Amino acid sequence: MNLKDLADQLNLSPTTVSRALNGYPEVSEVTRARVEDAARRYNYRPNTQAKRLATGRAMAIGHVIPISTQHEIVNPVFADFIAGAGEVYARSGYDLLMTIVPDEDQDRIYREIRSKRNVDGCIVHSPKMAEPRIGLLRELGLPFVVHGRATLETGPYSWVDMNNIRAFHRATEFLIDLGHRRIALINGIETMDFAHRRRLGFEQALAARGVQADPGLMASGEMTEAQGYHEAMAMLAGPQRPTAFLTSSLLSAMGVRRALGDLGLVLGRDVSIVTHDDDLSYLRNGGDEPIFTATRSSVRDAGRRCARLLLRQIELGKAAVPKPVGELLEAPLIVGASTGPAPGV
Amino acid sequence: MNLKDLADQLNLSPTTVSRALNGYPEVSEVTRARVEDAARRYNYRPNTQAKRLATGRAMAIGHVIPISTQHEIVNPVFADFIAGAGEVYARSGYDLLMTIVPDEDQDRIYREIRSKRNVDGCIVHSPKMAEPRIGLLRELGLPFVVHGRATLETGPYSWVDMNNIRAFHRATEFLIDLGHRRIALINGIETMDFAHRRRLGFEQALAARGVQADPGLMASGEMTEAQGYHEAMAMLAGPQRPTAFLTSSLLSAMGVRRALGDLGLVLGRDVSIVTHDDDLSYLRNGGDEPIFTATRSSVRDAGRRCARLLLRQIELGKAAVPKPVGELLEAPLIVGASTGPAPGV
DNA sequence: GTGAAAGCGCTAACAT
DNA sequence: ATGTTAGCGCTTTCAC
Repeated sequence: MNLKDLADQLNLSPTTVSRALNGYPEVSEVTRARVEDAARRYNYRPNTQAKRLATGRAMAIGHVIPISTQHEIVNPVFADFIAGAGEVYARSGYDLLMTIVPDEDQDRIYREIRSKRNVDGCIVHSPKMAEPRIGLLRELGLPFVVHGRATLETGPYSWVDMNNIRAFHRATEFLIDLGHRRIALINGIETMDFAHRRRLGFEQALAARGVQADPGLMASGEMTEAQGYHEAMAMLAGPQRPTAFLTSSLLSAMGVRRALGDLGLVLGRDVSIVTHDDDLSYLRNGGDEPIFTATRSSVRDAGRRCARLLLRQIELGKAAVPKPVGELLEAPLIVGASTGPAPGV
Repeated sequence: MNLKDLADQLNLSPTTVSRALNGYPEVSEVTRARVEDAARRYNYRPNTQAKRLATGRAMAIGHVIPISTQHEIVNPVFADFIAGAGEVYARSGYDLLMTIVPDEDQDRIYREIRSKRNVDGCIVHSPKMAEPRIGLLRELGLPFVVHGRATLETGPYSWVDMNNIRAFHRATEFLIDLGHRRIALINGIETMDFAHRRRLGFEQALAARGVQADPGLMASGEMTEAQGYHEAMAMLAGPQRPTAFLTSSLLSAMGVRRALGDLGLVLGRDVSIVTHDDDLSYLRNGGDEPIFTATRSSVRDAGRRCARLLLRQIELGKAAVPKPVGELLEAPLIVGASTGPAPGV
């Protein structure tokens, strides 16, 4: 059943039917009702491709997921983010087009996407502090929203980001309030913007409370269980061992916990762990076991917001050049059984 | 630059240019070379939408990801699977179209996808033992490949699956060989086909070696850290505690490990853990720390195979009705530091 | 308020 | 081997 068939059934022209279905004002309400009714009865769905060709709009958003060839890791955050974004797209009639590319091919892929014209805009994932994709997309004239920020980028661009500085500032303060002075930071790779900001928040909080930062207690790496384990083992080996760990990821935190086990240390008594991690959504949010401090479904929310922002930008784009907007989200601070006062306090 | 422009530049008809670019045999090699050269120079890219409309092929594959509304979990396996599939699509010029839907809306979504005609086929994720989507897709005439199987489905269909029965059979045998007799199974939800099969493998191995299966040592649930922890705590509470755990997921295994810590039991000495988990890809495959038995990048491989199978089916579909095919993949057995002989052996 | 006609950029059947 | 013509199914002027 296509537009013409439907029009024939109704003894109307395809034009009128199209107008009725797309909410144009010049159709009489009675015809509109008739058309809508018939469309429903015949289960009519407009052919997406035809619509796209005619309007010149792809009605699709691209998500280009970089896949590092060095460490075969698909960032688990993507799943939740995309779930949120997908929700919004679905409601607005957009498709989500996903492309998985090796890190080094990104440039080529974006250009290709652009010239094939099969997306109206895209989301930039995992920005680095210096992010070449922003300049590229600007040059290509493809609307985009960055999930995160790129500190070293000078031009304007739209983004949605978690307030990483504040989250780590608060988490650090929380530990300081419990009497901890030797606090270790197990961070992500610090060329990534989020990791850079997390470190800033950590350092600022220490400085604000007059606690001396110890470079030996700051590690930056790949946010795996193994990383957490190794860094914790190393840091806990010396005489000046940390009394608390602040980690960037749930996996790292689990690694730290394993290290504690191996060393016969008790979590929450000898050593505390606080983690800011969007991955917590993998654990059942049963509420029965708040082991970690974490930002729960915040990633999904970020996905929704990114999507909304981008769609608004695209819709507006037809009329005026939209001006870039940023949205800063706060991470909830959830405190659980993994923390306690510093030993001797 | 579109086809017509390019043709004008070359003093050829759009038809010839199209034929040259699409590898039709009737073009002379010299014209083809001229055309290809010009296309490259002008950076010509065919408009995807137009091509799709003209050919009636969407050049896209749909992935419908069910998102359970009850437990807010996005199965982390999807990320890796999709990375594999995406790789194949990219090479073949297909797009990957992702839709995230609440479990209960699936029916509607598939019908919509079908009538909007924006995918040529789709992948069915996470099949249950009784899987209604298979019948639906068959009825809709939309080509599909199932990642996994649906035991209770009687009709033919194409699938790619991990050999879950064998994986768990071998893992169980491995533990029996180490002298373990009281082996606990921490499984996924057993209406899911993979979980059902894993249990089968476990039970078959016990039976084959004359070990009595204990219903008290079999748990089925959501594969979270909390599940592993709770089930392990419960099972280890009694006097007849298990000496080994076989878990379906890395998270569950981590939960079990935490329980051991809380109870002062030593991993690999008092209790062994073996886990079959595709999630291990989240951990850096540094090789320095084989804590678990696992199927590593196997999920990504499954993604690739599913995609290839589906594309083949679609290409063939034009000519003949393709007959369903199944592919059974073996999971590697990786053994690490988390296992040891049964106490007293 | 409705319809006829042209066109979006490509492919494919039918010439030549 | 190349060109002509007619669509694919929709939107969008423009005319009534």
